[in-house]
Amino acid sequence: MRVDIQLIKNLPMFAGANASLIEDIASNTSIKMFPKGQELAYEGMNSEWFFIVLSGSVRVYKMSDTGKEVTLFNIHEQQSCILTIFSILSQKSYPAFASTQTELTALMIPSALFKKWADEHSILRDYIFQSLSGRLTDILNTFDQVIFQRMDSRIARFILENCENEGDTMNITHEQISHELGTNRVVISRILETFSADSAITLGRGHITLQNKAYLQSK
Amino acid sequence: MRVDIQLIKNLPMFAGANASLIEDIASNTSIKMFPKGQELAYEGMNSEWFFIVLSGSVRVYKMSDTGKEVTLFNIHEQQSCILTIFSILSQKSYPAFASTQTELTALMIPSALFKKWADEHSILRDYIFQSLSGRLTDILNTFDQVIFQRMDSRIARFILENCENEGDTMNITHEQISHELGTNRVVISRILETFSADSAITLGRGHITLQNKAYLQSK
DNA sequence: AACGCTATGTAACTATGATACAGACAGCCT
DNA sequence: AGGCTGTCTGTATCATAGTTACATAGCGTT
Repeated sequence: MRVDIQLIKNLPMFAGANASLIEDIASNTSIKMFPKGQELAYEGMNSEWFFIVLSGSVRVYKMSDTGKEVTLFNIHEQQSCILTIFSILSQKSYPAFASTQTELTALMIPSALFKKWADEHSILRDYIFQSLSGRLTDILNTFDQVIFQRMDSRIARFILENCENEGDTMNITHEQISHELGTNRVVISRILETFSADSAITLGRGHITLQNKAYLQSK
Repeated sequence: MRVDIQLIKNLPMFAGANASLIEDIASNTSIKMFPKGQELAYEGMNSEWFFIVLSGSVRVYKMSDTGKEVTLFNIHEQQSCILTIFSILSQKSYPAFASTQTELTALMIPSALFKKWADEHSILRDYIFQSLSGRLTDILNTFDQVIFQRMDSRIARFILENCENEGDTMNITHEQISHELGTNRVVISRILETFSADSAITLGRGHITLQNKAYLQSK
């Protein structure tokens, strides 16, 4: 049940923590694994746990009552969730949905303890502000994209974020892309079709291969 | 140059502050007035000042390079700006635009001092988290609206937020509404026209009068 | 009344969203 | 192999929203 001290020390959030805090953390937290596709949080939920991702990633998204989704941001290794922090520190319910994108390992901290530590240790608060700031930037960037960019540019950008070089392939369905970008699957298929017709990508069931990087960059 | 102690004490942000902090604030801040329509912040700016609105209001919005705008949130009396706080505490540039919506009076605090006080006084940090949380909720709500709601519902809601009762009139142009909601002026005119055709509102140059509240609520 | 500025109306076209359904592919079973 | 099943993709059609351009109307000033 006791978590390895070295693991705690290596987390950026606790990098500057003193020995007694590290000790405290090690003896009051646990490590938990979740399968891929597991829902970790839903809109309106009370956050009982604060978590830091050790391996894998989490997708945080908004969803309408009709099932339409948009990704707000992703949480990667060593990161935690801005919305969970808010939810815990201001005692409000969680304002979105969160699911594992891969199998996930996470350090779990009971929220009451996390709140206590955040109150007592400025090191933690500093880190929280830094982290919050990064996530808020993500949200605002998403906002920018959604409101100001054309769908073809957004899709082009999305492909480029996932395929470094020409010839690289990403494994994803049109429907998954539509959930990332907050639109309809048909819209994605339609635009990918035009990219494909221009030989910028090749399409296959469940995967996309980048062929012409410059073409997508110019979108 | 010295700010009235009672004024400081009455601000929610400093409600729990001890006498020495209040004294410190009073002798190191100033009150400034801005005309209506004054730009207070722009994207990429470094925030030299933290401010708390004493009277009037500020609109915080995103703007694309083509001039399209969307309001993120408004700052009212006794409130401050979440983005400015982030900008100061995490030493990043301001990520949006902010302009006065009315003539404005604000308490101005040099950002270095604000950062120092926030570091030293947990009372301030508590308030900041509460306040941040509220603003983040605003941003996420805006996000929800923009992505999931039809434009006619959003316009209907906007009118209802500004006109309490049937017969009430709001003074605003179609273009201003389009900037609030992040769309095109023509789209607003088109939908207002249909509302007007259904006798839910009456239109005039620069103003809208609510006629049928139930109609708009059903949108 | 004439002018100029701003607000609003209208039209035509493109982009995006929604729904429905058809066809194609992969994995699996027999 | 052949056929079954669930998922993914393609296509069509229609509704809503965004863009551009230009016309008209209101209102204050001279």
